[in-house]
Amino acid sequence: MQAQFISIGQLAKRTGVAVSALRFYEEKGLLNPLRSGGNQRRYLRSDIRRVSFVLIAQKLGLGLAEIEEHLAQLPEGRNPTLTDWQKISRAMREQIDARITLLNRTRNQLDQCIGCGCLSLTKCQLYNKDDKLGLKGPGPRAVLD
Amino acid sequence: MQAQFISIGQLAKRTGVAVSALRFYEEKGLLNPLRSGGNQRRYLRSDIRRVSFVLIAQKLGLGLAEIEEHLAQLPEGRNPTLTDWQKISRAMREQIDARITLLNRTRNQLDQCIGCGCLSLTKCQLYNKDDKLGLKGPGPRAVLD
DNA sequence: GCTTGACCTAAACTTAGCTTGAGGTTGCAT
DNA sequence: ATGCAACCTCAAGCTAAGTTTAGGTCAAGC
Repeated sequence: MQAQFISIGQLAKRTGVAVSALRFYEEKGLLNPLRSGGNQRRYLRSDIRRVSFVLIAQKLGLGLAEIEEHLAQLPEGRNPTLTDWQKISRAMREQIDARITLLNRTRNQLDQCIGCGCLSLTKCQLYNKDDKLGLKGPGPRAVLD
Repeated sequence: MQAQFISIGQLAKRTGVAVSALRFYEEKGLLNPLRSGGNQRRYLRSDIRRVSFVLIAQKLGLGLAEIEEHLAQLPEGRNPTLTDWQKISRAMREQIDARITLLNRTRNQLDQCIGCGCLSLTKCQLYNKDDKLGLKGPGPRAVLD
């Protein structure tokens, strides 16, 4: 039978995420490994799935802070069940749906602007400030906030 | 008749972009104002449109470097015509279309994963590395590149 | 002629998501 | 028991897209 815990190097190999990134995720609260006698990190096998989830969520445009909120819904300590994962995936689906909708809307407005060639702050719908895309992370914060 | 040139403060007011950001855009090559006798920036009225374009492109998720490439296609010196703007808008539309397509694909794959609850690196389609989203800017560079 | 607001440069600070480096420890195989 | 890879911490550095601060100049009204 396989060992119950895996090292950081093994987790890195299984997920394709750099060791330094895994430590960084821990700092951000996304992972909570145990420690060996010699102070080395010991991960649960289910943490592979946890990291995988992070990768997917990032692909969908979520920031680590948002991802952490999702992960926080998983049971502390015990291995998450299939149902646990399905619940959290569904919640995420809604976020990504909203994001796609906004992107589509913006694109359609661009289409209109191509027609009129306006690009004018006073006329063009594109400049509606409240209609911000859910682009998190670095960006024109002063403009979007 | 209106003055031919506008100051940085006026450009800021017209576009809603902070003065500091306008200077920053210039550093990045997005704007090339002339200078007054007293070394103050003097913008063309058409620069309002130029900045507007930057705002839209950012909404669509493009980074400043990408935006600069688009803007570089505009005629140097003379005021861009409606046709100029339409050409560049159309090019951008393609980028955004591609982005939406990828987002949709990723979401559909997430749907499958909700069904199977797998989230497994070995089985799940979601982990196809080449299928990266066009999320530019800061992010997991080592993973995406 | 003087004050005030808009403008100038240069450099430092911010957040997100990491990587890199320095210097030290652990754990496994020979 | 020794050697070496893998691990540890802490600090500094990187990019994007700006903002903030400090110290100085310009232009206009009174």
